[in-house]
Formats: sequence, structure tokens, C-alpha cells
Amino acid sequence: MEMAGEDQETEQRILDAAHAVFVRRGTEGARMQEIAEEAGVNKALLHYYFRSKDKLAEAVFQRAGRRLFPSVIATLLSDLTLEEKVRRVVDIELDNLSASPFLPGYVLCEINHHPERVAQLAGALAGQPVEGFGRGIAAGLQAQIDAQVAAGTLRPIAAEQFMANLLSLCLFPFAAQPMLRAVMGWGPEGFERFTAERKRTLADFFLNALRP
Amino acid sequence: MEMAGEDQETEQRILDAAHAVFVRRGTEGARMQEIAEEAGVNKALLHYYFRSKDKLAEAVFQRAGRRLFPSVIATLLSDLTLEEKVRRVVDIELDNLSASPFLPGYVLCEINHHPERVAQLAGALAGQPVEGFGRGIAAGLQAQIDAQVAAGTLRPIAAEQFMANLLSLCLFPFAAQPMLRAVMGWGPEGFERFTAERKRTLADFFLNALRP
DNA sequence: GTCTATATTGTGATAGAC
DNA sequence: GTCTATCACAATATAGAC
Repeated sequence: MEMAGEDQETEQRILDAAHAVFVRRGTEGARMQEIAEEAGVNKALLHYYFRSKDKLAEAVFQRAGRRLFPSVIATLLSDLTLEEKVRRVVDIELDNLSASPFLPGYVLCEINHHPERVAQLAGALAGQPVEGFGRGIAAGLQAQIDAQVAAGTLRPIAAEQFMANLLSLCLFPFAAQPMLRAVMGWGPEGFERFTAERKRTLADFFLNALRP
Repeated sequence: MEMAGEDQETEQRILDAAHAVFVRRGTEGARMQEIAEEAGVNKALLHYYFRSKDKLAEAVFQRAGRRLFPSVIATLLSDLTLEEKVRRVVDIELDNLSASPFLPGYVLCEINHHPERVAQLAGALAGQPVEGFGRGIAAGLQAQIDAQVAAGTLRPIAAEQFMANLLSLCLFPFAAQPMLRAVMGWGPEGFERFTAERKRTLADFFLNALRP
């Protein structure tokens, strides 16, 4: 039913613009007007494609979630060794986030004020209901951990703590980036140096913590 | 110039109410109406005491910051040993945050969308300009780290990474609490069990990571 | 200090031409 | 599909009585 072939491209432009504006203003602080300007289209078009601001916010959040989580999940569910998983997650996350440093802050804010959206998100990630999603990951990790502990090559740790620690160390500095910048008196290059150093040292820091 | 002696108490009630509403709705999502209801006063009174929503948000943020940061800063600046500092920060933060689990999420959101407020905040913390504030802390820590590294009792680490790691591990799980709840399929008691376990194990995890 | 009533602006959303 | 014009309401803020 489309004529110009512009429709999909326009929808993408709107999504990109909405993403940018939502990230910098927050979902509630964002204005449809600003999104329209950023996309180079009229306000009314946003409603044509996404009915309401809430629906648009939902779509943007889903897309952001699909960019932030799946690679970590896939890595943790893979059959790599624990050490390889840790190195891989750190590498992937720090690379991804260097490219979009404000994603964690946006996702955290959104989750805090709209926890109901997490359910639909996890569903979108693997077609699974969210309730037990992390549990499956934790169960697999725990088995791997227990095996290495029995072999004497790992300190005991609960899989939930393992995951929380790993994600904390990867995500938090980005989520708190503006605070770090201000408190440490960094310019833009300061945070980048910090992140580069982090790429070199974080996996070793984490693995050393688990050494028996 | 006050008559009823109610004024200070009312101002506090408004601050408390605003805090509660800002935390659960976010600054932009919060409505003056809801704050007034929560405080049990009229909308107009909020303007009488705080002129504008923005000023009110500023006041709430300052107060939250004064509750979140000073104890950590004081501990890191003290002359305790590194190990004592780590144990102390973990204990204090995890206890404080158990009592107000949504504070980190609120502060992170606010900082992301209003980075300019961090400046005034740090000023309020110690009467110092914010620019070099964290640098002083980092410098002191670095000296302590270098000494222990030279003595062969510590793995080398940059003080900035040290601080980032410590704060990440303490704060992130609270900031990401709604996500953890959903993904791990926890009820309210699930997160509390997780936090209790964390109080027991986090300091050791961190210290072990720095073992040479 | 606290309230009621009102002003004023901003903002999401729709109708309808092209 | 895209725009212009407009509606309807929500929300901050103020004026003024008590």
C-alpha cells in the first residue's frame, strides 16, 4: 500500500530522533516537537507512525534494550569457560558502550519509572516470559561455578552475585558518567582515557577476585 | 517574622513529600499537585516556599546528595588502611541504601538530565569547588595504593579505577533494582536476600581482586 | 501561612487539505 | 505520507481573600 518507498525510512528516522531526544531529556522531559525537529518532519507524523508518545517511548525502549542485553545474555548462556565469558562480556560491553555511552543511563531511568516495560522487553529478547529468564542464566552459571570450586580453581560465589558484580562493573561507570566527569574534573577526553584503561584492566580485576 | 511556628515543619513536610514523588516519578514526571497531596497541603504553598518546581527539584536533589555521598567521601579521605576503607564503605553504603533503595536510581537520573546540578552539589558537600574534588580523594588513595604495591601486598591499580569499581559494586544493584527484580523473577524478599548476601561477601570479593 | 480561584502557557493529540 | 491549523486539556504559576 506504500507509494513513495519513504515510509520505512521515515519511520527509522523518527525512531533515531526519538532515541536521541529521549536519551538526552529523559522520557518525560522529551517533547514531541523536539523529536519532530530532530527527525526533520512534522509533529503530526509522529502520531501517524506511533499513535502516541507513550507508544513511541515503548518502541524506543525496546530497541535500546535489544541493543544492550542480547550479546551479554548469549555470552553467558554459551558454553565458553567462565574466564572466557568474563573476558568476552567485558570486551563486548565496554566496546558497545563506548559507542553509545548514554545508553545505560537512559535504560536505567526508564526501568525505574516504567518497570512494567521490562516484561515486554525480555519477551522481545528471546521469546521467553521474563519471570524466570535470569534464573536460567544463573542456574547454568552456578553449575559452572560449582564445578570449578570443586576443582579448587575458583572461590565460591553465588551466581546472582557473579552476574550483579559483572554488570555493575561494566555498566555503572557509563550510567554515572556525568557525575564522574564533574567530580573528577574531566573533560570529554578524561572519560575516554578512563574507559580505555578500564578495557585493559577490568577483566583481570574481576577474575582475580574469584581466584581461590 | 513567623507566627504559628508551623512554617519550618511545613517546609520539611513539603521537602519530604517532594522527595518521595520525585523519586517515584522522576523529576520531569512529577506533578506539583501530587506533591501537594502527599504533603497534605495546597498546591500554592509549594510555590510560596520554593517559588518554582525547578527550585524545589534543586533543593530535593541537594538534600539527597548530602545523604548519599559525604559518608563515603569522609571514609575515603580518612587515614584508615585501604582494607578498612573498603570494608567501611561497603558496610555504610549497603546499610544506607537498604534503608532508601531508590536513592541511587533517582540521583543517577537527575545527574544524567541535569549535570549542571552536580557542581552546586559538590560545593554543598565540603565548601569546595567541584572541579578537583574527586582528584584530591584519588591522589590520597593512589599514594596509599602505591605504598602497598611497593610492599608487595597489593596488585597495582589506578585510584580512579579503584573508586569506580567500589562505587559500581555498591550502587549499581540498587540503581538497577527494578530490572534485577524482573529479570531474576524476584518478589520484594528476593532482592532483600540478595542484598543481605551481598553485605556478607562484597568486601571480600573486592579485596580479593586486589590481592597480588 | 494557607487557601480558592484564575491566568497563562505548553503539549499531546486530531481533523482535514494536499 | 506529509503538512497546516486547531482542539482540549494538563500543568506551572500567580492574585488575592482569609
